[in-house]
Amino acid sequence: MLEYIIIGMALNDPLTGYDIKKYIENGISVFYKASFGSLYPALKKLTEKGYLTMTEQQQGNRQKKFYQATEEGKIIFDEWLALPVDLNDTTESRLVKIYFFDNLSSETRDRQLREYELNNVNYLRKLELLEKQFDEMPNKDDFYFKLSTLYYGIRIIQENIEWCKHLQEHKPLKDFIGRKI
Amino acid sequence: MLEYIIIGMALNDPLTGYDIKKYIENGISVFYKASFGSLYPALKKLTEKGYLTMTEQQQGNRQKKFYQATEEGKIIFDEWLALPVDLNDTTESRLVKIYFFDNLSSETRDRQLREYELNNVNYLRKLELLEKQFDEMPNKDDFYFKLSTLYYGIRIIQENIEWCKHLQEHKPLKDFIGRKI
DNA sequence: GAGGCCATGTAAACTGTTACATGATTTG
DNA sequence: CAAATCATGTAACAGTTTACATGGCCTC
Repeated sequence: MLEYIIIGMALNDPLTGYDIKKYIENGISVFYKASFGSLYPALKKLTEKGYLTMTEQQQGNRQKKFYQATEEGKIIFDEWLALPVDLNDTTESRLVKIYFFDNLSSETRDRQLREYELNNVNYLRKLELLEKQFDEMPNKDDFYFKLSTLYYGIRIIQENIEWCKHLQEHKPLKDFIGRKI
Repeated sequence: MLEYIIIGMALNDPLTGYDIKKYIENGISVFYKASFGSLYPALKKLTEKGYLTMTEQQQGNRQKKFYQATEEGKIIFDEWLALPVDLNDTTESRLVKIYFFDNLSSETRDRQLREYELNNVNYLRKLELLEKQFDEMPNKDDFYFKLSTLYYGIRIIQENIEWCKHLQEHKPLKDFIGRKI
């Protein structure tokens, strides 16, 4: 995950590891946190693999390393981006991919969103089936909180579907929040 | 995380590793997946630490190992359960903890839910501030999808708050879903 | 000149996955 | 009797965090 995030951040301008950390913090810190301990080794690895170029630059008494995505880096980034958003991944890693959807062609993006919506609809059906099973049980109150996580899940999947529709129609984002009754 | 889940599952009846896997699948597979490769070593480790007891039993030609939480195991499980639900954790691991909330005393549970709600409210304020900043920028359409993740986040936090209120009032779970306009 | 930010990195530990390996029991 | 499920485990690898270590630059 982190490797793709790094390439995605260094797609255009050459950036230092420290810059990339900043970009991650300002852009996706809500759902993804990167530590230097994982960032710097990843930069080294990606450069060795040929997905990033590194150019050193002296600034005063300080040696900085600037990284930028190579053509190959862009290719594997695009491949990753075009891979379906997997409902088995955590909410957070799914959001990471959608964060980069501006980079996608509108055709691929629409395909992705349609597929994600469909997967959510199918998953919702599965959860609703589960709900029906539990609903028939007696002494439901003994596991009210256990059950509550299922209902939370259903609610979130419903939200996902609404969100997908919203994004496909390119509706104003403000309309997605604050529509409480 | 897995260690607490295991203890939480083996709180009452003695269970085999295989049983625990089943419990995890039937109860929390929606947001947590455990593999045997992590489960069995964890059982061994927890037994060594004294949080589980293991009793072997011959059944036909098969040697089964039954695990059950010790008093010490129950204590550290309760400690973990009483620790605040951390918004920095993934959605999924937060749900794991709430799944076990039936085990909590109603006082601790209410404290937990109140605190979680408050943290969500504060977090919502932070995100709304962020939203305001981005809203003032020109060419917002160039990062429509980047921004969409922020709006998704706000929406989910709003849902979290609704959910917390719902659970505190012990309202019927069915009322939490299907309240679309 | 002290404190905070800029900048790069390493080492140990932790947590987990995937694939492999083995064999018993049950059910169609 | 074959296939599915029950049952337990190991080994290699992957990805990450936390803590440590070092030093330059900037601003009050």
